[in-house]
Amino acid sequence: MKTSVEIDYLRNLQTKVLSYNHVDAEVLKNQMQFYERLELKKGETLIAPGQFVKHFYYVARGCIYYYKLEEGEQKVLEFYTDDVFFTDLPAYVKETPSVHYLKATEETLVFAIKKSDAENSFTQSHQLERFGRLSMQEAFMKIFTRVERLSSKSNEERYLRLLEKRPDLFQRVPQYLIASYLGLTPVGLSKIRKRLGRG
Amino acid sequence: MKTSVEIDYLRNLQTKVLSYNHVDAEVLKNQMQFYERLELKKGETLIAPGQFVKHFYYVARGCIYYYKLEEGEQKVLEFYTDDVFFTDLPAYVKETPSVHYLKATEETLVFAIKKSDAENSFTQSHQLERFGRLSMQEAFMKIFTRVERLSSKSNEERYLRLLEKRPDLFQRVPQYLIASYLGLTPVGLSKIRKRLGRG
DNA sequence: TTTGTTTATTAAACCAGTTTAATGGTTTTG
DNA sequence: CAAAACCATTAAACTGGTTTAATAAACAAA
Repeated sequence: MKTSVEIDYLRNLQTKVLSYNHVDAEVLKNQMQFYERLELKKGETLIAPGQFVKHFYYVARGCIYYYKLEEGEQKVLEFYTDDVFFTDLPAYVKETPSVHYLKATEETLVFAIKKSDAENSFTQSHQLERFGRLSMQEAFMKIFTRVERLSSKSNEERYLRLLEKRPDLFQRVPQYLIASYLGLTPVGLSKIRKRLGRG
Repeated sequence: MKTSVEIDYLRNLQTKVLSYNHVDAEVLKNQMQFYERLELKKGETLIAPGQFVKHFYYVARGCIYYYKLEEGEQKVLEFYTDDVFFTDLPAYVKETPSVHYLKATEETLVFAIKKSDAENSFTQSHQLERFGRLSMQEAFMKIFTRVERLSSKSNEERYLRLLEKRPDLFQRVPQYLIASYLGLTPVGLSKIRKRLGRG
C-alpha cells in the first residue's frame, strides 16, 4: 500500500529531533545526510544474534519487534512503531555481538545512522548532544513506567492498558507476540480475553 | 559508625563523573560547589508522594530505597547503594508531584544538586552535557536488563542472580523489601529459599 | 532485663497462570 | 482454487505462586 504522493519521512525525522531540543537548521540538514533509507519486507530481519550493531535507527513507517530466543521461545521486549528511535542498545553501546532480534512485522521503512556518524555529530554539536541526552532520558522514562507496571499491576490490568494505549498493535501484530510482550503464553492471554468478554 | 579519618566523598563523586566523560578540572571543581551534603538517619524520608522533586542525587554511602504504595503495599522499584546517582526521575523531569518514596534503609550520606544548577551546567559545558547523556544511557541499560530478566527468567532465577550480584543487599535490607523488589510476597520468597535449601 | 515491635517461617486453602493437545478458522502460496 | 501454514481458542491437569493466620525468632526500647 502506498499513498499517491509519498510522505516526506525525512521531514518527520527532523521534526522528531527538534521535539527534544532546538538544533540550528544548517546543522540539522547536514545531519540528515547521514541517514540511510532502508525498506524492510514483512518478516525481514534487521538484526539477528551474533551480529554487531553498528547503527541507530528510526522507524518512519511500519513496525519492528525486538525479541530474544530463550529456550526456543520468543520473548518480546518491545514493539517499535511509526516515528520512534530504536536500536539494540546493549550491543550498540558495548560493541559486542547482539543476542537479540530486530524484525519487521509488516512492510517497514527505517532510517539508519552509523554509530561513528552519530558520535561525531554529538561531538561537533552541543545541540545534538543534548538531543541525544533528552531522547535517552525519554527512553529511560518509558521503560521505567513499564517496570513499574510489571511490578505493581496484574496481567489483566496490563492487557487492558495496552489495549487502551496502543490499540493499533492489536490490528497489526499477531496475538501471540502481544501475549509474549505481556509476559504471558498465548493460552493465558486468550483466557484473560475470555474472562473480560473479548473486551 | 565512622572511620577515624572521614573519606573524601566529594572526591568519589568527581571520580564517578569522570568515569563517564572527561571534564576539565576547573569545570568539575566548580560543578562540585553546587552539591549540598545531606545526612539521612535510618528510616528517614528524602521524598514522599505529593512533593516536588527539585534535585538530582548521589548516594555517597548508605542505601536509599525507591518505592510506591499500591493499595497499602510497598512496591520496591530499586535500591540505590554507595556511589550511584538517583532521583525520582518522572517527577524531576515533568515537575509534577511525586507518587513515590525515597527513603534511607540505614544511615546514609547523599549529595544533592538543584535541577536549575544541573541544567545550567549542562548548558555551559558540553563535557557535562555528555556526562549527562552517558549516565542516562547507563541507567537505561541497567533498567533494560531488568525488564529482560523480568520477562524471561523465573522468580527463583532472579532471586539467585540478586544473591550473586548484590549480596550486600541481603545484609543491609530486610527480606520483605527484597521480596517486593523481586515481585514476590515475603511468603513466596521464603518458600523459594526453603526449596533451595537456604542457598 | 523484660516488654513490645518487627521480621521470617510455616501450614493450608486457593487461584491465576502454565503445559499439552485437539479443533477450527484464517491467511498465504503454489 | 486447493493445500499448507499459521493462528486463536478451548479443555484438562498441573504448578508456583498468593492469602491468611499462627508461631517463632531477632531487635529495640524502656
